[in-house]
Amino acid sequence: MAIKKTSKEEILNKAIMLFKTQGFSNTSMANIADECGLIKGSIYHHFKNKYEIGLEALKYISEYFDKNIFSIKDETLLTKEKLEKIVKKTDEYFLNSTGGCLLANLATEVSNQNEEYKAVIVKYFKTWEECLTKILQEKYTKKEAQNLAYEYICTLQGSIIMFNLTNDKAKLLIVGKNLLSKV
Amino acid sequence: MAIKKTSKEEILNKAIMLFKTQGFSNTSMANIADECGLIKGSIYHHFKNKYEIGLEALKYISEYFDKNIFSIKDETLLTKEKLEKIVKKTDEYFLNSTGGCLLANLATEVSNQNEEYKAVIVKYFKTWEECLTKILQEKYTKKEAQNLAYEYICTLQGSIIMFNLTNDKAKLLIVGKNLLSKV
Amino acid sequence: MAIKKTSKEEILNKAIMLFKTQGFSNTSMANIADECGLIKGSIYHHFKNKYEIGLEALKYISEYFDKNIFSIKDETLLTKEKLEKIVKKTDEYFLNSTGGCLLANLATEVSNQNEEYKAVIVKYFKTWEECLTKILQEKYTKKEAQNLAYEYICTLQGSIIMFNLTNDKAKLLIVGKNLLSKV
Amino acid sequence: MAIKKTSKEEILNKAIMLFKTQGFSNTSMANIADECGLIKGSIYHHFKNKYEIGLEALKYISEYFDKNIFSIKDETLLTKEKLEKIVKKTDEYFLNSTGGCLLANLATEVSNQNEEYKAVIVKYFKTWEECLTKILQEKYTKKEAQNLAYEYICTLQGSIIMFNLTNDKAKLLIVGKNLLSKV
DNA sequence: GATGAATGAGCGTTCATTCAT
DNA sequence: TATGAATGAACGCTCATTCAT
Repeated sequence: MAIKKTSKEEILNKAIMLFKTQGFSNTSMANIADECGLIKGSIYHHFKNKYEIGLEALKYISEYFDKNIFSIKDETLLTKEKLEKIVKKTDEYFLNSTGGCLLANLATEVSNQNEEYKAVIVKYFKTWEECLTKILQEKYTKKEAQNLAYEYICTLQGSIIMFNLTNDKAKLLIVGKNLLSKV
Repeated sequence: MAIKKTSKEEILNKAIMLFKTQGFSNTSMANIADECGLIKGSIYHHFKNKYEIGLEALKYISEYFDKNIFSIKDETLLTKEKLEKIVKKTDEYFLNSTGGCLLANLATEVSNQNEEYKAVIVKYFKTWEECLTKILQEKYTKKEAQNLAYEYICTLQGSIIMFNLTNDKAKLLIVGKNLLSKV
Repeated sequence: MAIKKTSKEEILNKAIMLFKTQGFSNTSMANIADECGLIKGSIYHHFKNKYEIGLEALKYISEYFDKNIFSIKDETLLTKEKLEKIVKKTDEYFLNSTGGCLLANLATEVSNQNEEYKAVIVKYFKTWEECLTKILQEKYTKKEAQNLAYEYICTLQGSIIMFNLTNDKAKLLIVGKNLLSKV
Repeated sequence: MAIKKTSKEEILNKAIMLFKTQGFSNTSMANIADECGLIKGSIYHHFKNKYEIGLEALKYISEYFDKNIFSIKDETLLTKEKLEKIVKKTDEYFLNSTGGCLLANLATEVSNQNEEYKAVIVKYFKTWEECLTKILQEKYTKKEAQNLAYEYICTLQGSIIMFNLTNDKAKLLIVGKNLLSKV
């Protein structure tokens, strides 16, 4: 069981890497199979089709953020500590992830044409915003907290695009520092 | 059978629209031709290949910003007036442009694999930053001006992604208002 | 009149050169037009279609041999002198003609599928054989003369193929020398 | 729908037949596939591209001659016996091979533009010449042997072109008989 | 005559997907 | 599960050809 699950997860991780660096449409089943040391037909033992790989990739990342980052909001820590922890983990994730944020990428590449993808992406950003809002509400009004949260996410997403072009890590880290300076 | 004249710019605009809403790789020559009322082979009368359409699309938008928006920095207006004019024109552009910012989209979709595309995109964002920096320097130190300019662009780009998902115009406009509140 | 005729002949000569160096199927109307400094549509003012260019090319060369080489058989010269003149002109033609003998090339490339082309080619070789036979009959029996003529043509054609591969002029010239040594 | 196993050699043989009778450029992947009862995309399971089919076709024939004909030079037979055996097998090959000699055909059709093809073709003819030279040296000086070998190959190649036009088997066989009469 | 824009068919190639082994 | 052979559709692109200007 454990082995099989790892196998599927391995394919998913390779696919995610390719989707982020080459784009979703620009990544073929053969590309994914190559990366996994398989032939393309074999991928279909793990996933129904390419569409499903894309969907599971989005969910996989979304769940990663839920479990490892957004959940921090419920830990028993000081406001600043929670925010620091979240910012640190978020920065780590995007600094080590060539090709940017898959959910943002697919938001522009395919979500216009696909409601199921779009739903996962919209929920991901909403959950993110709610997570930060909840913490910031400890120091700000709800409205203020929402605005700060939303602004942070937007700025970070824009910065990720720039990071992808320039590879300037310091500039990416500023976004989190700015948020932390507000609590 | 009926022969009708199609201008190069016409094709380019249709292509840009498709690239933004469907992604570059996901848009076929047949898609572009359909949109223009041509068959796909006819496109090659105007462009050498798909790659060139992509490149000219990026340059076309980049030049639009150069001529119509970034040039405002050199007009003889008050600091605030220049910034207002720029913000207004920028907001107008992105509010009426389904699918977001093509240069940001291609930055993630294909620029990893293509230096010529990447160069145009990098230059576009750099020129944008320099434009805003020049104006903000009238009220801030160079360093401060650069930071404000860069932050604005990042936040706007992130907001464009969100706008594309939610269609909430008000939230997009906030980014410009925030910038204006600083002069 | 004279100018127009030259124009058509010019296209034909460029086409022949391309057919010989690139093959007939591998040469496009655009290739021919490029070589003539025209756009491809313009070729159709001179020739009905590509097929006709091929046919006229074959006829053009065939007529060149008729007028300039095969006609020598009827001149009032000694046997050896006639043969020397023919060999000299034949060698000159093929030494200065990259890509070999168009009629032989098309014999293998397209004549299996095209009776009209094939007819011109068959007639060309037959006329050539008859020309040499007529001269050689002055010294040999008809049967012997025919054999010598046929063998010379075959050997020369094979040598042209080799010349095209090795560019060794001396080896090409041997074929004619051998023939001349027999009278 | 029905899946049937097609061997690589099967495809190669069909391709060779088409290349010889229609020319290389004039033979499409769809032609080859049709002949094999496949659709054109399926060919790519066996060959990387059309270029590779051409190359492997040339090598396949070249190796056939190496193994079955040129190797006879090393058998322990009388000079005349070896030559007879070679001539017999060579004649058999070309009598039953519509469309002539693929290596000679591609020598004129594409080798001007392709060094890799050209190398295989040049080597084929060189090996052939060396094979005959080795045997003829048993009765002639090296120089004489080379000349006889080269002349035989050229004459045979020219005769193959003529055979393709006239289908006169007797005339093709004369070339070998002439060679044999010299030992 | 030449041009430029168009066409429909076909090119070589790759796509996602299927399925017997 | 993995493989290898296949499929039909689509890809980007080029073909020979037409025709209004």
